[in-house]
Amino acid sequence: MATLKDIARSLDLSITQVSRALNDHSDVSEETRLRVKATARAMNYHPNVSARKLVSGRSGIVGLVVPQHRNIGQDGIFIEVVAGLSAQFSGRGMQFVLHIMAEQESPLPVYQKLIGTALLDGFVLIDPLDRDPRIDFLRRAGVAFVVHGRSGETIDYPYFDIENEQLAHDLAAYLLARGHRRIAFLNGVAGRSYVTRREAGFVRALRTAGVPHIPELHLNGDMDEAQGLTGTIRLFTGAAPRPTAIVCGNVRLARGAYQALAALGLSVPGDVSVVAHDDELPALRASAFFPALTVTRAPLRDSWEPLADCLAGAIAGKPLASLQRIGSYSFIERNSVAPA
Amino acid sequence: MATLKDIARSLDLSITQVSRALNDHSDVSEETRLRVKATARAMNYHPNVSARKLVSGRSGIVGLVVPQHRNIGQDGIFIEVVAGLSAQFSGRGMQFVLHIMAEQESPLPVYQKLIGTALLDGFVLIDPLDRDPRIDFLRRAGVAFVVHGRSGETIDYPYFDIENEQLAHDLAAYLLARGHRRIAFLNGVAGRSYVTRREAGFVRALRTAGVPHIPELHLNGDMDEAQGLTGTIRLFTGAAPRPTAIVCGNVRLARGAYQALAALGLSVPGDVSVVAHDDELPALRASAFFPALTVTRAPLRDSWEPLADCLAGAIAGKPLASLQRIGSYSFIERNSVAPA
DNA sequence: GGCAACTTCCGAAACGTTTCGGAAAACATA
DNA sequence: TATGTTTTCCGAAACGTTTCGGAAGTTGCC
Repeated sequence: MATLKDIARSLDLSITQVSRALNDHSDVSEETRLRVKATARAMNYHPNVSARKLVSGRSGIVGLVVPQHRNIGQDGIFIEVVAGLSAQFSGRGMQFVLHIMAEQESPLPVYQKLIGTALLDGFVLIDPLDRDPRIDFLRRAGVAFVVHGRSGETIDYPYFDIENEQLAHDLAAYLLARGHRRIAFLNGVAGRSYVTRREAGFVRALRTAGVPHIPELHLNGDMDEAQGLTGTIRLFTGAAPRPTAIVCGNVRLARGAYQALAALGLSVPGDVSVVAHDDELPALRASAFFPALTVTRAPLRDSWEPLADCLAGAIAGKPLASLQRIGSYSFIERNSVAPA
Repeated sequence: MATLKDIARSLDLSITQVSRALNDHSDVSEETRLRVKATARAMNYHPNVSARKLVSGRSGIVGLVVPQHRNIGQDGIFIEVVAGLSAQFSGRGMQFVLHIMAEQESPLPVYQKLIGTALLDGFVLIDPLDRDPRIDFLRRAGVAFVVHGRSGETIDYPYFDIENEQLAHDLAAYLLARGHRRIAFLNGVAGRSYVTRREAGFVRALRTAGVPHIPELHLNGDMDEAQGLTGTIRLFTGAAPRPTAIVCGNVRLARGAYQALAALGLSVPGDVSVVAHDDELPALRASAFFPALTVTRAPLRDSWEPLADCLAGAIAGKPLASLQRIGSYSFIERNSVAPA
């Protein structure tokens, strides 16, 4: 628990000069800078975060607020987010606060309170909705934040995102190019920004190919195995014309679809082609499917570093242009698609 | 961002009196107390954590430090810990900091640094080893902490634990009472405190029954399905006499054991009886086994509330006796055991 | 020698809170 | 009226840091 005062006393310097030396300010001689840093290390000095925050406004603490929903961690995605972000910020000497809201709590008052205590420098915001009130709120509050995704008309905030519109387009176009005309889409929960964008890309691909869009073939829901299974069953037992191909929002949905098709006595890709987007969650590997699954691939785990970068940059006041990043994805052809 | 000064000015009171009113001190009249609290709420006042910490030493922030190991979140246990603790502390108006160490980092310097910044009020310590240096370190540093488990000779710190020695004894005794003499034990990684305690309980049951302990039947390792499978195979193909019953450290191990026994053409419980301890992780239900698994049951999710309680109590300076808690477990008889 | 410019340093204030010691006012007691 | 007690309040200091404004001391130039 050494303080600046201790260092100053032991070196016969002023507190001011010790502070300036440690923070690499200009008006301190090279010699004293080195002496100060050496004794600081020797005395095991660590700046008091509270004192620093109080005067400079920076604590080095960032937060993530997530709702406590029933199946938290059901789908290995929460763990990926939390472990990834925490590791990133820990590695930068920053602290990561995880705040899990009670089930019925609404997010804005929580942010309000956290901002009020003047503890955090900024927030990571995940799972943005189409018009997300949290973004407006944080923007208005003037606190730094970074969004995992994009939403709203005016995107004047730091974010990291992948081209969800384009990848959905690519998946559909790939099937269209192989003669498929009735293509189903197992998408995520409506209202989520990336779900809406993927829908747009999917529709664009159909329109470009001059293929009519059949709303009955477009299903929204949880992105898990159960939904993949029940959704696929519905697609093939409903009144609408049966699809010849399915686009799945993630690999879990695809797994459910595979199971449903097997149960229906349909083969992949002989009877039905399947493609998906792959976040590369560790639990389920697209290459281990049989037949191996054709996907667009963008590992979720590649998000945390740019997200942390952008938030740190936003807190440091860097220009917005450097804080808006797009992650790349690749198209991986495997064996789950055949010509229609 | 209202401050005490703002409230004081608007009510024509001193900052002192406003502070005392909000903290329910004695020498403030009932009338002013109510007036102050009302305007505080109206002005959306939240105390500045940094300022408070600086002068009073309390920030309301606690931390958890965990190593970044390869399979973090592989076994749904990390998620359970993090989500559970975070929710508990969030619900108490406290903040929960998750610090994930880099792979090769050692924990003591990390604690050192975190303590040095004078940000956290205390720590939750999980997965204690038999003689855990972290406990000594935190004790010596004089910082509040609570241990999930117990270790060391002198247990003079807050903890929450279950009776691991006793439950292992109970599982073994249950099998012994049904005539089993060669009982295998698939235990966790050696060196962990709860693993050692369970081993002691297991051995005690054998000794009480006058049955010799066969070290070859006692296996240590990861507590996952793979280890359950390979461990069981080893038990039944090694040089040692084949066991007639297996005690599994958790339900995952039991699942692996079931698979191995099926592969070996052995039936449960006809050829081999199986019992386990059940943490009730959501992914795997012991009752859904076939035949349903006999277990000692102590849901891990019941740990977070007492743990948070104890840590909050330790920070508040409550007496040690009220900060050492033992969780209960129950014995649930199902269909995985037959007489030898 | 006089003046300016640069380098290196320091005192003091500020951030928002808690808390110690005391003080004013009101009231009871002698 | 003087003295003591209780209630209610307040000023000032402190926590550890950053930063503004200025002040020495040194050097360079004419």
